[in-house]
Amino acid sequence: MNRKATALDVAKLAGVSRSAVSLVLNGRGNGNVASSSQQRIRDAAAALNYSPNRIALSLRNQQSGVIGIVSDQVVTSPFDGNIIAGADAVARSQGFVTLVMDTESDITRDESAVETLLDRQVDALMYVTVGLRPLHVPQNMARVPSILANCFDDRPDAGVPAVIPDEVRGGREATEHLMSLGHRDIAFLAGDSLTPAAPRRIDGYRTAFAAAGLPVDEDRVRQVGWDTDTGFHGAMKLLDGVQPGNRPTAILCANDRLAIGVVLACYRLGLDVPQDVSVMGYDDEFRIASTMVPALTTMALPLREMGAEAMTALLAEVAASPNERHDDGASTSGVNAAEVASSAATSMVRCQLVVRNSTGPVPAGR
Amino acid sequence: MNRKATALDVAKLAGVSRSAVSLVLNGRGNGNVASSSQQRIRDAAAALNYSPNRIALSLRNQQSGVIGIVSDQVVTSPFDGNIIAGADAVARSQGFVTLVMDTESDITRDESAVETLLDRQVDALMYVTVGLRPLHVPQNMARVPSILANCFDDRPDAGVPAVIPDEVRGGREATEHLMSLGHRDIAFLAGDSLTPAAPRRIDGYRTAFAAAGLPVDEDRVRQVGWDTDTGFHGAMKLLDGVQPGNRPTAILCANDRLAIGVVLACYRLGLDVPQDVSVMGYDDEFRIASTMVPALTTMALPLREMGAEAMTALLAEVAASPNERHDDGASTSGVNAAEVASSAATSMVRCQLVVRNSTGPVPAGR
DNA sequence: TTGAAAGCGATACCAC
DNA sequence: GTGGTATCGCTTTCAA
Repeated sequence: MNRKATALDVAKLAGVSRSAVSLVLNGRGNGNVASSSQQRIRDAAAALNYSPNRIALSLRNQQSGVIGIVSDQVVTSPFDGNIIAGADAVARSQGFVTLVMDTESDITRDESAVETLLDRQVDALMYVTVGLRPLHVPQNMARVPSILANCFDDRPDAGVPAVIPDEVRGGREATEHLMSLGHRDIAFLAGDSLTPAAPRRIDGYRTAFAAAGLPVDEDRVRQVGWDTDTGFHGAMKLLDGVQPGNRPTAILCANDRLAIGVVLACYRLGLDVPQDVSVMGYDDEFRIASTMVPALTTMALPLREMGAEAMTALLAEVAASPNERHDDGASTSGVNAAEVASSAATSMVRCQLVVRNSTGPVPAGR
Repeated sequence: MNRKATALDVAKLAGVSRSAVSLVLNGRGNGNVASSSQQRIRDAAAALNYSPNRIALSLRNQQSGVIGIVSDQVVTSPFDGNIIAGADAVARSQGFVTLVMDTESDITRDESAVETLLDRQVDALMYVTVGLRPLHVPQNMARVPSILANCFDDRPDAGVPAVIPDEVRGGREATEHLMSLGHRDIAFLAGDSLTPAAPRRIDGYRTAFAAAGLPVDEDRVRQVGWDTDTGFHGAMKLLDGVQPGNRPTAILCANDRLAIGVVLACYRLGLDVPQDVSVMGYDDEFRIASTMVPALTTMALPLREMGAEAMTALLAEVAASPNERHDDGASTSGVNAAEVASSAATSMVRCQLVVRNSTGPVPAGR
C-alpha cells in the first residue's frame, strides 16, 4: 500500500529534471532530450512502474477525461445498463471514463447529481432513462456539452440533442412481420400511456394497417401494462371462451414480459404457440426472449447502439468545443454555440426485428 | 458554458483573501475571520453559486472521494446492478462517488481496469461479479483498501475480505419451506457447476433432507443450466408421461428463469401450479418473480444488502487507514496491516424467503 | 484578524 | 539540450 511513484521520483532515479521526464514520456523527447537520457528515463519509469496521476493531470489540463452520466435507474433494469454499457465502451475507447450517478427515479435528485458531477469537473454529461420519456433537463446541465439517451426534452428551445429508438417504425415493422405471415387479425397488448413508448408503437401498428389498406379493430388494441401478469390476463380476455374463428391469430406485445404472460395463458388454454396463436415480444430482453419456450420473436431495442451513438456525438462535441481554457475565445465560442444548436436534433435509432419461434403462419382458414 | 467560479472569485467579490474564503466555507471561520467578513464571504459564495473544485481538492488532500468498482458484467444483468446500487447508496451517503469499470467478463482486462482506477487515485476498490465465483484478485488491487462482493479469492493468503450470499443456508431454507408444506418428493433443478452457487444450494438441499431424516433421491437432483428453456425441458423429463404418484410434488429451481420454464411445462401438460405441482424459484429477480402467473415463491438474493455491507466495511477501512499522507507512518501502517489481515474474513449474507403463490400444500395422498 | 506562501503532481514555456 | 518556474484550485501553516 505504498505510495505510487511520481514524475519526480523518476527524474531523480534517472538523474534528470521533471520536465525531461514529462517530455520523453509524452513522446516529445526527440529533439529535446539526449537519447541517452531518454533511455535512462524510460528505464526508471519502468522500474518504478510509473504512470501519471490523472488527478494532477486533470487539474493541469482543465480536462478530467470523465463523462458524467445521470441515470434514473441503472439498478434494477437491464435496459439502462445496456445503454450505459454501449456509451461506456465508446468512452473507454477514446480514453475517457464514465461516472454514473443514479437518482433512483427521484427527480429531486436530478439537479444535485448534475451538481456533484460538475464539481468533479466532468467534461460532458449524458442523461439516460430506463424507459423512453420526455423530461426537463436540469438547468445546470447546460454548463458542459450534454446529450440525452432514451429521453428527450419536449420544450421547443431546450437545445439538448437526444438519441431515442424509432418506436413508430418498430411498431410498424413488428406488425408487418406478422402480416407477412398472413395474419390480419392482430391484437396489440400495449403497455400503458405513462411513457410515449406504447403510444408510438401503437402508431406504428396503425401505420402498418393503413399501408396494407386494412382497418384497425379498436377492440384489438389494449393498454394493459408492462408485466407478465397483465399480459396473462390480457390474453385471457382475448382468448378464453372465444370461438377459434373469433380469436386474434397473433398477439403483438409491447415487451417480452407481456409476451411471457401471453404464452402462459395460451398453454393454460391448451393453445399451441405459434400453431394456434403467434406471439411476439418487444425489447429482446437479454436471456429472456431468446430462451423462452418457444423462443420469442421480438423487436430488439437498440440499447447499446443508442448509448454508443450518444457517446460518440457527445465526445465529438467535447473535442470540438474550445477546450474551456480561457483562450479569450468569445468569438469562437459564438461559432460553436451555433454548431451545437444546429446539431441539437433528435436522432432516431432503428429497432431490429429478431425472428425466432413464437411466430408462424396464420392458421389455415383464417 | 462559462467557467465555474473559483475560491479566488469569491475572495475578490468579498474583498478578502482566498484563505479567508477557505476557512469560512469550511466552518473554521469563527475565531479566525471577522464576522462581517464571514457574512460577505457567504454572500459572495452564494451569489457566484460557488462550490469547490473536487479535482483540486483531491490533489490537495490526497483523497479523491472516489471508490473504484471493477465489475465483470454490470451491463446485461440486473444482479450486478443491484449490488452496485447498494454499494453506491452507502458511498453517496458518506460523500463518496463510485467509478465503475466493466470488464465485460474479459479477465485480461482486470489488471488494466484496476490500473486505470488507481491512476485516478481511487481511495479504495471493490470487485463485483454477476455470479458467485472464486477468482484471483488482480495484483495491483492490494495498493488500496479492497473488498470483494459476490466473489472470493480461494488462495489461502489472499487477504482480501469478501461478502457473499449464504447459499447453503438459502438452499436449505428453500427446501425447508417446501417441506413445511408437506412436500417430501422435491426435485431440484440446479443450474450447473460452473459457479459454486448451484453446488452450495444443493448442499443446503441435502442438509435439509438430512435434518428431516429423509434420504435424498439422487435422480431428483438435476443440473440442467440456468435458463427458461432448460427449465422447461428439465421439467418435461420429470413430469411428462409420468404417473401422478411418481411425480415430484414440488420442483425447486436454482433461479427464477428456470422456474418460468417449469411453470410453462406444467401448463403445457395441463398441470396446475401450485395445486398439482409446487414450483419455487431463487433470486427474486426484479419484475420477473413477483409478476409471474402464479407469482413465484422464491429465495431472494440479498444483492443490495451485499453491496451495502461491502461498501460499509470498505469505507470503514478507508477511514481507519493512515490517510496515505506521508506521515512517515511505517510503524502505524504495520499495525494497520495486522488489522486488515484479521478482518480479511468472508462475510455471509442471508438470503430471504419470499412466499408468493407458486407453492402450496402437497396434493392429497402424497 | 488577515494575507502571503508553500505544496499536491504534472506540463509547457523560456531562459540558459 | 537542459532544467527552472509558473500554473491549475484549494487548504493550511505562518508571519505580520
